[in-house]
Amino acid sequence: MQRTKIAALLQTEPIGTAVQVKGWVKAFRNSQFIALNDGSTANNIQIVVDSENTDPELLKRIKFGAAIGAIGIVIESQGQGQKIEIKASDITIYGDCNLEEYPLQQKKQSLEFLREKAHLRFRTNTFAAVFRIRHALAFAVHKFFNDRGFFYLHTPIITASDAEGAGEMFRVTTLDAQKPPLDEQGAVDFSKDFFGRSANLTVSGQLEAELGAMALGEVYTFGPTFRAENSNTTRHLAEFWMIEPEVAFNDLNDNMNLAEDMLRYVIAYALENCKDDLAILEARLIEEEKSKPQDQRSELTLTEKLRFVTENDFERLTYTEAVEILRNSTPNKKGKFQYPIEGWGADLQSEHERYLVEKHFKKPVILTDYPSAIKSFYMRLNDGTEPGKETVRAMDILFPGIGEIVGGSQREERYDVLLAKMKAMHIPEEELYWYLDTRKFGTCPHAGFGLGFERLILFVTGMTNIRDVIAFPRYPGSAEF
RNA sequence: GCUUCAUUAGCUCAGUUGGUUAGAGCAACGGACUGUUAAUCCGUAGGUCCAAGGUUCAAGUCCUUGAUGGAGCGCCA
Repeated sequence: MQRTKIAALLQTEPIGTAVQVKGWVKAFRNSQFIALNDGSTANNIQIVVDSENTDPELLKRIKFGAAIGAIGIVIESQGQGQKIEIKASDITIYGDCNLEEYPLQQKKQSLEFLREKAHLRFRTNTFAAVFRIRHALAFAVHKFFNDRGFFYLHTPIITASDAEGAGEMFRVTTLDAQKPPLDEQGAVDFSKDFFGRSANLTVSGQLEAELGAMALGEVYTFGPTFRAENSNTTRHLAEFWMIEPEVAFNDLNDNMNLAEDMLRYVIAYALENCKDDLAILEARLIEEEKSKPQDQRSELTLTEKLRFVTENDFERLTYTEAVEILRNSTPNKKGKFQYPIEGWGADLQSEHERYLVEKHFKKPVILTDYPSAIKSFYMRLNDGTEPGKETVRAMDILFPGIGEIVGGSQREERYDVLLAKMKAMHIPEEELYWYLDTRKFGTCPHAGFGLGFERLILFVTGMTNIRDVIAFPRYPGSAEF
């Protein structure tokens, strides 16, 4: 008999038909009722066992965590709490679960504990929900871009360029770590390395995506990204997934519209397609909030928060306007900021971003036109700014509880301006000749952004630590599993 | 990397001013139970108090160093 997945069973409710289901035991109550889950949905199917006519030795093996199969007739449930159940005629044990050793328990366990058991945490309701939502969001991202005529471009994971300035990189090498070949100066001779030069894991696919956009028009990347920063926070990983669209002929405004549309689309997709999983996470959050003092509880539930984002425009303002708001803000005047707003030019700290998003506007915020000095070399210089107050066509999207979820810009398409900027910022232009070539041959205005996929998942799931929304997180001191 | 808090049973945590034999709830294990919903009820067992060193007549409790974990900050997505 063909196995029926529980998701399909609960949807079609084929009362009266014989089915076979396979999954893992979530609970076995009263030596009679098995709650079975196969991962296809957050919901369980109830298997009713005729315990009087079942081998007691087999009954003993039906334990929390065990993998079993059941064959039986689907009937209308005679109890409360579920519409249908399966009256079992046959039970098969595929894998026993020794509860004296099994770390998971049939009760709430802390996220910190489960983080140390990442190989098993998929089996909890919370993590199964998170990873089903992660899938749905990834699918929605591809669907969003595909439906708009974008091409998915696979940019390299190994890059030879160390000139991008996007952070510390992981070296990729086949040289002997004990006795690497040395050059005349006694330095490691990377010309003897696998690629004939030093190589690293990518920190961004943007520069390569720009090359693709200059012919394909609209491209996006979606792949793993690596940063060897010693970052120890709830929103940084050494290995994370990033989505980077790049669009020819788009300006900063088009870029903001694209990012906002995309975020709203994928969140709406999750609201529509992940109701059961979101319900689990929402209930979890409500439970968690109960232990917090009244003033720290959020005003909105998880789904209300998501719906709010899909239904309201993001607030758009310039860096300069933001600095004015912050300068005149109550916390700044009362000296509550650890980093007081002195004047124009400094980068905003987390506390400032949080004030704007969570207190002042209470919605996602897009900040644009940052000082040139604090942003990357490839961002387009604004025309007509005062000397010393140059700004670039950058945009950062800030989300409540997460901070920067998107960072992007209109790119500097003018060869001379770009070259001058690279020289000023000590970017080796010889190494990036291929990037400069796009500005030499048929250059055009274009724009793009990077979306941190795990940060998006954080927002949608209401989880608060980024290590809980990727299956096997990599961060300083940790690469288990 | 910096700041800060923590580490006691499988899990979550209590442990008073340093003082006799370190506790609870849940989980586990044994039993009961034919309509349960984190089932319930009765019973049993379970400890390198993170590690090393120190102070003291006496350390789970105080001090030093380290490890691990959480939160915040920096770097950013």
